[in-house]
Amino acid sequence: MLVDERRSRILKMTEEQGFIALQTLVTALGASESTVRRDLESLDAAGLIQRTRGGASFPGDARADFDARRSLASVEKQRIAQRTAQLIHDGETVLLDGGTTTLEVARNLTGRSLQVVTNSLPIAQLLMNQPEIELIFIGGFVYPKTGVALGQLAVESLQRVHATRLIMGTGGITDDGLFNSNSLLVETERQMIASSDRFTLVADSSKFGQRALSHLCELREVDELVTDSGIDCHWKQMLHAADVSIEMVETAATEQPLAGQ
Amino acid sequence: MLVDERRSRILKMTEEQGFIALQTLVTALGASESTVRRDLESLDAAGLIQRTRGGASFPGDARADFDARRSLASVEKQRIAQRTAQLIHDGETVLLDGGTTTLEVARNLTGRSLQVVTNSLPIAQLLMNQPEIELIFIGGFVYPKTGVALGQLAVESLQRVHATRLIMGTGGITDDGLFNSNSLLVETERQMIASSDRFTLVADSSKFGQRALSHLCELREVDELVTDSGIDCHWKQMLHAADVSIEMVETAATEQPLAGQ
DNA sequence: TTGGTTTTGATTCAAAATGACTGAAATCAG
DNA sequence: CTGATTTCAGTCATTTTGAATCAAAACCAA
Repeated sequence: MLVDERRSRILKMTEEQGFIALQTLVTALGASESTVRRDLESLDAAGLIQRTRGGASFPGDARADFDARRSLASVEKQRIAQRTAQLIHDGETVLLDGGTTTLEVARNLTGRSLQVVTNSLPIAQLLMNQPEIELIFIGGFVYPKTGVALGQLAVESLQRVHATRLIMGTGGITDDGLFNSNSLLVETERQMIASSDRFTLVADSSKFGQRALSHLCELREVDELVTDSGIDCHWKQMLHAADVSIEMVETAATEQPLAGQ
Repeated sequence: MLVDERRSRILKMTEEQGFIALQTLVTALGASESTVRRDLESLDAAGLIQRTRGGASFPGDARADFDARRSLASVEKQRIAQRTAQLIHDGETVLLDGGTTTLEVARNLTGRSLQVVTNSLPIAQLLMNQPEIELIFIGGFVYPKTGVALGQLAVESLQRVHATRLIMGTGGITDDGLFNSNSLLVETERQMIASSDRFTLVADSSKFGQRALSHLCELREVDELVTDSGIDCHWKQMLHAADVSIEMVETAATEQPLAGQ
């Protein structure tokens, strides 16, 4: 059997069943375990499936979203979130996109006096009972995996609001700009950028060089980036050229040797 | 069974039932006690559940009063909610207003194949990961105590949707019609009525004769009422005159003497 | 054919997950 | 209050899974 045929069959089976065990694939395809592993590795790198222990899942499946939810925010993410929260002034109107990093930012906004606009159910849930925060939710079709509202209704709602600052994460950053995995999401995020004065991007260093399905925007649309110090020199130059101001937090790697803290 | 699937199932069961015993999970999942403990530990660390002695329950502030309110949901409310859920056909587009009774209705819709439109964060949270339910959230200013979206943005969003059925609670019912305590809420609810084909009101018998701050609508705008048998004869006549069809569930009072159940 | 590359499958070792067991702590019954 | 029971955290051996390595097979071009 040819490589491409085998891989497309894996893809098809994963899409149909949402989740598939490695051993099942070995039997179904008649290939060795090593080969199937390599196929999964390749498909995962291409972003077409999501590898999990013991098999693979389809990115759109409900059972798969679990990984994303489970993943504890890394130390970098938390640091980035803290710094980002510090950049926000009391009284601002902040537009918060969905995502794990922005959720961390929201955690750091509790007790602050702000107006928050968001399309993320988890963030709304978190901030809904904060007495000092006036919360406006952007409605729309709720994407099951992440709990963010998308689509036409979301875009139209966003057209009616205006924020002084947008906090957004991203799937990947390359020379060509920002990327995200979902085209519906990208459409909504474009309107977010249009509805805000200042665009603050939050992205840990692992996002650089990553490319995802849909192109979101050019790099120069970003006003400000909060990232960790693991970022490569090449990207610093590129960001500088695109007129993006950089806020950098120490990575765990550079700080751990310093103290017991 | 694989790790993610197991944890995902734990999460689902906890979400649906509010609280779940460790032993129940051991039996349901066919895993060892140690494994389930580790799963609970991991999920707790991620903030997705809250461990308690003997099992796990929902995390978060909002969830907590959620559960508290749920436990307060009287037997009547639960019966009314069950019956209301039975009235809804698969494939319908249901508009669900906020409130404790409608939240109970939402609990009874899990696993159904429906399109649900709501402006209530607790309901959205509950239904967001139901694979068979397509969820549309109506955005707006989020009212802190109850987590419902209100105001101009909500009204405009509602103008853009259309539902075959509206499920709504109320603060009080008198000869003059329906009432609610919040005028922003009433404004939004009026648009809900306008955007739906059929108006199903859910209200236990204690609501009759109660009058609240803001007048919502006339009685004859209601198509269908689900209530308990504690309702007075006077009101039955009035509802009949207003052309409201009545679905009645047995109250605890009339049923308790029957059996040990 | 020959020499080189790519793909595949088997093997090996490390990491992770699991289940059974232990003693400690919390809870309950009397 | 005391003893019994339940629940829990930690340890350890076993099993499963995954990454790396290496040799064989298939493929390709000359």
